[in-house]
Amino acid sequence: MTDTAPHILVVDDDREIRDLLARFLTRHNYRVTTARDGVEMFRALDDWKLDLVILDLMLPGEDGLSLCRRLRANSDLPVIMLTAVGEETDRIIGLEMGADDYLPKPFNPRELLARMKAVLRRAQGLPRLREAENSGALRFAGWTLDGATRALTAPDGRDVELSAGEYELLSAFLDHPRRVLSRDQLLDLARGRTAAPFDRSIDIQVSRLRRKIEEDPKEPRLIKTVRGGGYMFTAEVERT
Amino acid sequence: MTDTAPHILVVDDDREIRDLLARFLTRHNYRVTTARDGVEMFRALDDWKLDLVILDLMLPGEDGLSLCRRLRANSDLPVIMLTAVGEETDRIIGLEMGADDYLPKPFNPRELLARMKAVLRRAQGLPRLREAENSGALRFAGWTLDGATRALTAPDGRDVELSAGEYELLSAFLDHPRRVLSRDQLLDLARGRTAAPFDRSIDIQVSRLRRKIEEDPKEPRLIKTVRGGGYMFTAEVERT
DNA sequence: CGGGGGCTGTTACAAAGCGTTACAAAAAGG
DNA sequence: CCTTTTTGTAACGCTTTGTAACAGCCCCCG
Repeated sequence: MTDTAPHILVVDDDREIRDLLARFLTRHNYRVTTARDGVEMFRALDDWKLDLVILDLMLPGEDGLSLCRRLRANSDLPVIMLTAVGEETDRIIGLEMGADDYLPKPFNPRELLARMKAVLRRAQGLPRLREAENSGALRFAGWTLDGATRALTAPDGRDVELSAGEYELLSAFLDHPRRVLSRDQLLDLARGRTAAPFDRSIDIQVSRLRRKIEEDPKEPRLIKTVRGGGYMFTAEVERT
Repeated sequence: MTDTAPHILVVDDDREIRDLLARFLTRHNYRVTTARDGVEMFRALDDWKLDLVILDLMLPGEDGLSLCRRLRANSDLPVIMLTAVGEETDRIIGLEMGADDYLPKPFNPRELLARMKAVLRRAQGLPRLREAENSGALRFAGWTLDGATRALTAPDGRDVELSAGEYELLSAFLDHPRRVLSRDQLLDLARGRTAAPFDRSIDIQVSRLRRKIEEDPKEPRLIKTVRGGGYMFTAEVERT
């Protein structure tokens, strides 16, 4: 699995963001290399066979837009731009910027994953559309979570309403079944933020999610509590 | 598709505008050449077989109006003039300027595309080539939005009336499908202005648009709300 | 075996975000 | 000008989400 995993290059001058993305993407089974500016970026391009570049708009020296253009000029490597919120953004978005996709900061990590998948799929010329939408469905223990419509269907066929947060949390679990996920990890995966001390928002979200998907919330079978560790999704997950 | 795409010449002394327009138009499948003044313009006219000239009014050396007249004198190449905001504009419009169309700066990019299409169609008499953006029609989820007539046709064939604002908003969504667009971005894309604090005009416009295009506005499937993020148009958009 | 002390589950409540209605202002079109 | 349409503001209520608080549970220790 690892040697077929797409190799992502993250170009950002903010060390914190580089690290965060590197950790996040590695967790999601991508290979990751980072660069802090255009020079390092082109060096990495020589050293590796890359699949996707995630490029910050604001960079020391040559800016991301210019780098994106140069990249585009001599390769068809897909590019996702990160744009800081603020003045320039609107205009750049209004007039296309030559990237395959863009994401305004601060972004939802799950959103980034979705865009990456879309861009990679497009770049590989693989069939999209219906197949892609279908492949967005996840099945577990008789339940079905449709990635396109965000609809959750119970084993008996009834639809269960999920709030956005509940959906993200459940998705995070389904992406990492049979693995203990700490509250920090879950918060990162589902919300893209880091936990403050005494932050128990995940506990509550878990509680609410259990109420909807567990037969007996008092004795959860799908989302187990790992005392001192976090939570673990125990069911088999199948992509259809 | 590239060798039948109309070839546009952008004449403006502002490098930023040249670049932005070049990227934007290229993105919309036009071929683009730029010039910064009359000299470069006539050189480009010799070098290429062009389809349309976008000409800034204010230029170093010979101004746009004069260039437009000379262009008109010895060719039937269509011209769209860009006029800076201000006092002169009205007079220039009042006087004949010889251009096929004009656009006051700052302009809405979509507006420019629309004018370009109109001018090109007029100049060619026939839609001899597939227009670069498309023939003006966008399809999504069974709906059709005709860019030329601004008519929106429902899947069942009935026409739905859209106000100008609703049309612009829908267009903005259709230009950026499957992307989370913040209220700021939408306001800029659809109205060309920036949001004031507590500005919720977009919410209302979205609500009104939903009432017209969503089967069940209570549970929107086309325009999704992204809490804390904005809105996202979720359907696949096809240019026909 | 009984009692802490730290974790966790849950409830109640408050804050924020969003949808919508009603109405006023503005624009468009006689 | 006056009417009609469109657009924006204000306001109300619902939903979602997070914080606080408390109750229960588990495990270790004496």
